[in-house]
Amino acid sequence: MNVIEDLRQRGMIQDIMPGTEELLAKEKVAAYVGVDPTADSMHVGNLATIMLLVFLQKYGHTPVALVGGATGMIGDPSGKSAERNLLDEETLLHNQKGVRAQLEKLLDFDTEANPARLENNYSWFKDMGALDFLRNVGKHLTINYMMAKDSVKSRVETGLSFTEFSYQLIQGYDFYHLYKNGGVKIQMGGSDQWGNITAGTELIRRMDGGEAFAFTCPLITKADGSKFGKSEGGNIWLDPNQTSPYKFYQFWMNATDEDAAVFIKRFTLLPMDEIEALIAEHEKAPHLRALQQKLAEEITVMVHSRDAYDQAVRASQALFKGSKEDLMALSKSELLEVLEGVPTHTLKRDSHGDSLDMVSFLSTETGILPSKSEAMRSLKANSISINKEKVAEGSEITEKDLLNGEFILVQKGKKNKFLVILE
RNA sequence: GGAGGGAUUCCCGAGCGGUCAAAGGGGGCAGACUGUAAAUCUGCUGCUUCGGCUUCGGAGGUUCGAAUCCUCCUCCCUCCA
Repeated sequence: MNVIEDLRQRGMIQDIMPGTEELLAKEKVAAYVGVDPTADSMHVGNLATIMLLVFLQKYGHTPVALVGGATGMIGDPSGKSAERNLLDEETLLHNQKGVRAQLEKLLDFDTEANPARLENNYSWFKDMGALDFLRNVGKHLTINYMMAKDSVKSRVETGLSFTEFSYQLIQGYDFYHLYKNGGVKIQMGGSDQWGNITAGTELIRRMDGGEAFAFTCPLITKADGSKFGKSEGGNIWLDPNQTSPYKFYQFWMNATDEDAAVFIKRFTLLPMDEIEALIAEHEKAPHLRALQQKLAEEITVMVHSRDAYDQAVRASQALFKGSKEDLMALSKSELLEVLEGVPTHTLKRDSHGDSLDMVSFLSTETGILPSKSEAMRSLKANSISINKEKVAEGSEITEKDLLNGEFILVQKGKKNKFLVILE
């Protein structure tokens, strides 16, 4: 089986240029995807195209990640309805460092045969003058050609700056540069990048008479139409400091059946027959959630580590399955270890005798909920649990509620957990 | 430059000068049912010392009383030049 065949089975091929599959079957080649350094960490959304690199490497080809230091300064109009803000050089540099560290976990940069490579287009754009660019690059594509791109067409009505308009040229030149100097023959990306990518192959043809190839993967959509990669708290980041491994693990555990079946194909390296078997197993006994569990395991281990995964599982066991007694039985260090990654709030020990009314405890004293009204509402809705036991309106927090003399586990609904530490 | 129309709570959108913290929808949160799923049903969705308090683009004004009337300002849209 070749990469394309594999990717196709996983639903990861959207558009593909004729000849791409043949090329990949015939020889080992280098292919790249661009990563926008808009933050100092990638999020699960970025993971979709990074997986293309991962698969590529698995099949013996050379994956190249292009961090868009230069393109990040321009802003891609694709899929954007409004002009983007430009980032300054310092921020971009900082972001690139973060992204690089994460890529190193997903791709093998040290293997002998086909080590992954990281490029930064800032290195070839920073010294290029405007005149050079216009004469040597801009000359090769017509306005008519560029205007025909969807990303441009959709913005003509509402307005599009020259800067964003020229984005496809910049990105196209990236491909040309990598083709010419890095032996890269294929560009990949999300399907929204198709227009930019073909600008690149076109440029290579016109500037050099060369032939380059490309393919894209479908953008990830969830069954209910909501945006992939977000949860209540915002983006799901790969950086454990921004999204704890526990939360990361939970994100995947919470995938719907339908989504999990898609995700496991796209985000794990599990062979397809194994995946098919899992899906079948899951259909027979959906309540066991074998699919979500495997999905969460594979991705958490890959992005974080086996340890972080084990940790997340322990925390989830305690939080979802455990009883009050189980919690009470844990020592302080066990408790802290198990609840690693659960949002923490502190409570001042002094000044309120030995009991505290529930409303103040939830709002003003710990900040778990933003206002007393909100706390009141949640209590009325019967959604608050203290140490796994539902509490009613008007109840109080007392010494007896403390686990190990200093902790309280608060839950709002089924999924929102908070650890309160008494100081 | 001229003539009109508009700006409302997270979003869309309704709103006789009092009974409007403001219809309705969306979204969000929660409860029930389940499987930490989907679908469905239900409730909640400004703050509060529960007396009230602060909200309807901004600043003033009229009035016992304004989101609703008047004046000026800002921004947006349409039409004419």
